[in-house]
Amino acid sequence: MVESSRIAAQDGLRADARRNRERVLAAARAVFAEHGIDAPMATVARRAGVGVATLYRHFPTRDALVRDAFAQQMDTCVRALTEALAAPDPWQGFQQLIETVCALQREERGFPAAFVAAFPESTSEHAQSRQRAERDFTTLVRRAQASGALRADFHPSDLAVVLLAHCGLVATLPGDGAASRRLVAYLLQSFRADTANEPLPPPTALALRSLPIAADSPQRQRAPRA
Amino acid sequence: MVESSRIAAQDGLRADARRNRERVLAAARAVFAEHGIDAPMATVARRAGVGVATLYRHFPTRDALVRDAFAQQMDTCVRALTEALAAPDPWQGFQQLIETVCALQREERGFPAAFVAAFPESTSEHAQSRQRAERDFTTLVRRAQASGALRADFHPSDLAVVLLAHCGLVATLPGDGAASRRLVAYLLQSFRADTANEPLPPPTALALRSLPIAADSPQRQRAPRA
DNA sequence: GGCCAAACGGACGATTGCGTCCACTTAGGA
DNA sequence: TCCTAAGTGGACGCAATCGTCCGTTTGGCC
Repeated sequence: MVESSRIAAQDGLRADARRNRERVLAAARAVFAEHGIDAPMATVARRAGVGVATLYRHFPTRDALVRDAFAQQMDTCVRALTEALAAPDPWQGFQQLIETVCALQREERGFPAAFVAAFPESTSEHAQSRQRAERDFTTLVRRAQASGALRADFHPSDLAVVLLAHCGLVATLPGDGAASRRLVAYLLQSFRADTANEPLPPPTALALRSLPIAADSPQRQRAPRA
Repeated sequence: MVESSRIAAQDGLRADARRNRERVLAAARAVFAEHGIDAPMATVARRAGVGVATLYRHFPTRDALVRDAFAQQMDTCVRALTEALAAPDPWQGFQQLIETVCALQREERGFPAAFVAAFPESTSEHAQSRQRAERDFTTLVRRAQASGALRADFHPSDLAVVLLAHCGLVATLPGDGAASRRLVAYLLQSFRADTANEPLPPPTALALRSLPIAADSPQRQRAPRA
């Protein structure tokens, strides 16, 4: 679903338009990572070195920009699911899947918010691919449960629980990979049927009090329409 | 730290001022629950039936309003910690503490965001009480570990991991108690040294796709200053 | 009851972000 | 090289929110 430059070459856009489009996408990723996905469109445009009008011509709404900016990451998620299904050991696949998606959320700042925001996107195309993803994931869960590795009462919707919780964590503590890894480890451990205590990744160095970024900066709740 | 009406009676405020103050606090809780803590101040004022100026006179900044609006909830958290320390079984205390705080976050919409936002508040007074809370919690953890119920590699900073993750979850899925309960159950289970599989609370009825509220409405990342 | 400081409320100027309009530029085929 | 349609950029009008200023009201002491 990502337009590689090869595909883009066939999209009928003029060379400069294509160039600008890519610039805007790159700028959007950078700005969204830094200021959250509600950063002013003008900031993205400035960062890309183009005018606002150019930005709006390519991406009529903020959501369109966000979606396209993180299309690659979304694709990686989809691919991870496919690979998980293909894995010989379903539990391995399950574990890999969750770790991959969480790593993505952790590393690509701004992606978590985009991920959550994109959820209810009920575009015909997106709805379809999501439905397929849900079906595939359910299959994976069944297999992993049948193999005895995944606890029987794990419910496919628990994936949302994991991802949204993890999203929230990395949104609040951006850059704290340790915390994210710990959460994932704790959860994966809970999901195993035979819950032997496996060693955890090291805890974050941050104490409870030192959340330097969370407060004055990016994310907090947001009021849409008063 | 909460001004009960008794204490308020001695605060030298005129009767109408005191009344308005309480009205504003109540309105703030309601509005913040409904629209997030970034809801326009004017909305809070209107809901309270007072003018903006009155609101600003009592609470010069939005943060002051948020802090005071959720002071009661914060207190409950502190009390929960005290009770946890007093519990005969340290594991019980630990479990209770986490469940209480998460229940609070789950039930009082808007509180989670306030909770996170309040974290780095380095007010002299608040810093002190937080330090004390951290010390107490560490004590609780040590005791629970000594009793053999809490896994040895649990680190006090994991509390932040739990609370922030849970925050994120309930912020995205407000009103979904099931998801919140599941997360808490999964995590608590991971924290036990002897990880027997205990039954989980029922999963949420929501499938991955149906996040009716998350998208167009309240919370997503937010850009502060471009 | 009367007085006055405390409290009130809404209008207002400032700031910020959005998205469009239009005059100018340029890519690339003829 | 020239021509034209596609592309560009920034100025502009609109809307929302902020926080203050100031004329009016009212609680509560004398």
